[in-house]
Amino acid sequence: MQAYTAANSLRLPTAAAIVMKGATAIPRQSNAVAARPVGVARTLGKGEELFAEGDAADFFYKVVSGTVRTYRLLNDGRRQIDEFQLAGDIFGLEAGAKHRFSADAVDVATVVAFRRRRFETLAHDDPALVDQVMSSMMRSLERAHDHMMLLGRKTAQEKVATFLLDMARRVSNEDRFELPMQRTDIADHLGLTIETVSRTLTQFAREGIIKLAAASRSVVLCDRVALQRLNA
Amino acid sequence: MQAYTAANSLRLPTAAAIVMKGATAIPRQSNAVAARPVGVARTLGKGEELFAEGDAADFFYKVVSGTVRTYRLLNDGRRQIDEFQLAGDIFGLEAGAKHRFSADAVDVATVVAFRRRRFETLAHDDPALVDQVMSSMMRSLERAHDHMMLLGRKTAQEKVATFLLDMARRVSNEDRFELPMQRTDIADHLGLTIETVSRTLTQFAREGIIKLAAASRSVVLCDRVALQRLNA
DNA sequence: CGCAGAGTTGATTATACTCAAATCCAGTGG
DNA sequence: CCACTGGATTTGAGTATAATCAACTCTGCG
Repeated sequence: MQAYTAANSLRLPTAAAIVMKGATAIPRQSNAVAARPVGVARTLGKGEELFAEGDAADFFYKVVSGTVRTYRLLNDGRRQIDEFQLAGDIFGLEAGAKHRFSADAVDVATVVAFRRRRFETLAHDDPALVDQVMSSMMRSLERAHDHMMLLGRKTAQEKVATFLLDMARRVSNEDRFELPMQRTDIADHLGLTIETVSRTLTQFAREGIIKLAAASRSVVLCDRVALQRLNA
Repeated sequence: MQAYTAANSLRLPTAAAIVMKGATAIPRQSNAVAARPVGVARTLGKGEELFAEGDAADFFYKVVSGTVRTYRLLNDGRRQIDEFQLAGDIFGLEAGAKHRFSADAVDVATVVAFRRRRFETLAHDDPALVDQVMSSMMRSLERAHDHMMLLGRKTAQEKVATFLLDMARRVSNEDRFELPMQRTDIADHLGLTIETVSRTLTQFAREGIIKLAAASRSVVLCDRVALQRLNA
């Protein structure tokens, strides 16, 4: 709802077009948004909600910095985190009028809101762009399919291995990186409990596959081959 | 590959536009395809493959009759069925040049193949249509998110209950219906084993929540409230 | 009738969960 | 600088859910 008022103050004539172009041509670390200040950036505090399931979906978002989690809840509080949205990622586009999931900040994060427009209009303004929007959509679908495979058929070890490789690729593409989220979030993303995530990580560390720093948020991948093998 | 040669013989100038319109306006049981014979219908035998992961994605498909399963495999054979495609469902649209999953017929099924076109062209021909394509895409994404919740956080009972309600709605919207697929398929869709699926169904039957016919493929939902409660 | 594939049922086990406690760490304030 | 606090994480012990292994039954069909 705060998200809402903030978003309502935006005026963005071709915002969607710009963000989409940036997103498709240069998937991450795109500076299209920074180069053309088309929307008001909003900074979220740790855990602050951007929108909730059921809110009107008049806006969609692009992460500028930090990490946002998109998730669903069951009525008894069980949570499934669909995706972690990192810098450059676009999320919150909906088929209907309402958001189908909630979104909040894993830690301090900055996002830009874009007014949702009819794609019809978009298509008229820039037909080539529509291809890009579709591609973005379909990549998201692909990731969803990957994740269904993980959730439905992989073991705890395989889930964690896949997760580590994926995060390494997304946050830095190096062997050493910082996990932006805590164990609870990882657990709710992988369909595990926090204890199982912790145990699996410690086990990997004992086996020399990874190194965990004292703070436990920084990870070094020592044996990508072993992880890849578990990645199945 | 057989799918491939068959598909190559098609000539469909505005096929995509037509199927898409039908799909969005009348999601299922649409007769848009029947009304305008734009593509060659292909009938698949039980278990026959339409395309496999990695095949060129020059075509996408719409189910005319029967059921098609779309799935992925891990290298050791574990399978995750993403979706069961029923009459009227569209599947096989990809972001890239290749199919990201395999598709084969659960039982005898008929599909129509449509040549993939650049959405740019589509947008030029019929801008309003683009909205519909996007909507179709996003609904698919929504279902994927629902299913991630199911796979990651629901118990076996909840999974089966959700599945039964969903299938009832999709195949007939009545309390009595036939499951088009066998236990193995249900298991691979819900992230369970065949034994657990069987046991859960028997348990529901013992509790009077459902009735199973001798053939075990026909189901009667006796207590939707109980199922809905498990649906969480 | 016999066969094969599908489905069910039973016994046992393993993986991951639950409950519980200990430890670690960052931040705070004396 | 150091003790204290609360949240996050790890570790441990025991358990439960669903998996595994195996046998048996049912159904449809030649």
